[in-house]
Amino acid sequence: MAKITPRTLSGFMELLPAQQQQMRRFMGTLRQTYSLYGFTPLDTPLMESAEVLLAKGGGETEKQIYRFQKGDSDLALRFDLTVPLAKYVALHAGELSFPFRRYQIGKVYRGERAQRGRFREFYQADIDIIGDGKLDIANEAEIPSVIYTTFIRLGLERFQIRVNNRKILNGFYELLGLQEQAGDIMRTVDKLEKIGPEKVKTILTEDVGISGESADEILKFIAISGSNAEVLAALEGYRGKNERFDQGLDELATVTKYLAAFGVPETHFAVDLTIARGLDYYTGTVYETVMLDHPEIGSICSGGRYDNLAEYYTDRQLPGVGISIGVTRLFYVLQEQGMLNDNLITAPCEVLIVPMTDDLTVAAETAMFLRGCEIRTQIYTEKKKMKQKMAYADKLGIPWVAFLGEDEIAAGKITMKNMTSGEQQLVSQVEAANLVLEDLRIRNNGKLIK
RNA sequence: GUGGGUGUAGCGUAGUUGGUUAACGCGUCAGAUUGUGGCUCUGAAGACCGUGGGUUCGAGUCCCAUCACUCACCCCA
Repeated sequence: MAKITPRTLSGFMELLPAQQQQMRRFMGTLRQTYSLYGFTPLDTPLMESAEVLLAKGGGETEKQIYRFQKGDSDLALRFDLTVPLAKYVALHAGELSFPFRRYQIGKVYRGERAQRGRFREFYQADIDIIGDGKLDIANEAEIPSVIYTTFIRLGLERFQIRVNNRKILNGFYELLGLQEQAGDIMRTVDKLEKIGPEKVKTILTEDVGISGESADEILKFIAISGSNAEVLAALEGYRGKNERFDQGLDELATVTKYLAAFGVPETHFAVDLTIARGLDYYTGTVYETVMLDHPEIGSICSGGRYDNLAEYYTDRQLPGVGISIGVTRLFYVLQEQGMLNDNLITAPCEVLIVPMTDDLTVAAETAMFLRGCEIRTQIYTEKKKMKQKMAYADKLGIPWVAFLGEDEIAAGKITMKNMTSGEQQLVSQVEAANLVLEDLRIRNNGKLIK
């Protein structure tokens, strides 16, 4: 019979068991850190009515969203976790307590061409804080702290959180009389690091169509750099000319002011006037995080402040601030760069019980005893040769093998073999459990990332 | 969506100006070692060379088409 070639669609990541273990640990760290900051877990459907997901209409979302019919239903797969959150909050606003702090880790779908580090199906790990009517600026200052703590806990060290404020940008472009072209300008300026100032100027003057003078003003503005204090001081020079700009500057100063108290060292934080992430809905502070050694893969975490999250669903004013970590992208890059710690336990269990008798009663009882001690255990039930059973434990990286042959059963004991050292000893069930637990304490102490 | 590149065992690769049995490494399986894995050695299996057509005495190699993958742009996690 002709077989269908098994294949996985481009842009969809599939992991082998050992990698999946690392991914699970990865996400566990995210959950723990997010909840440490008082965010509550949320899950929403992968699929929603197309009308709901496309409420905003137009733009890239419409082009890239997976949309299909089932019967009379017009359905779509979620494109991000923010729009479903908006729907959720609008729908349940009456039952939620504000400020509403939620985290969500889930898959999202984008029908675009896949590329290195760019997927069609990928996990995002979002946090958002939604206010009812108003939301204090302090929330925007706490976000970099969450990002910092999360990455540090993952084991990453060489990263930088970059922050900007859309009001500063919009105010500045208003000053130049370029509010109409603000979107195009920001998108171009965002490429500064990648293509350099000359090309930026070329695009601004030739494609966007602004004057050389204005372009020079813009280049001069975005060239402002240095320590946070220096950048803020330079920005003060523009104060008093545009109300929106001044407001943005105040906000940026406030966010920067709280950094130290929130434990974010200045080495990992930079005010950067070129970033403008997520042009669609951000209205104030914007964040972007890059890995310093791998700038080519772009942002691995970005977000910002939006003034009205759910305007397409409700009249209620729901401002918020949030970020999204591109989990799949981050994991992919770490794996590709060999930065994941391979020494961590990725085995499916701690003990493989190898019975050497036909009757499995003692093996089953022993497995249940170990499981009762919170030791992950499986029994090798297949009637294979001894070496194949051992090879199984070896390949999966299972650290302990428990032999149960006639001699052991007669003595009421187990032969425990440590697969790392090769040593083995005849012990009781309780002693066996203690051996494994003690070993586990030592081995499990590593970091996720090298 | 626009423009490049690449398709050879499960994976990674080699394959000369077209020339006769398509090579190598890793992995897999078996044996050396029938209550003991890794290391070593010996051996084996595994490829309609992406697919279809064309040029030629002869195509993995050249041409066309097609599909798949991939990179860049757009946009973005």
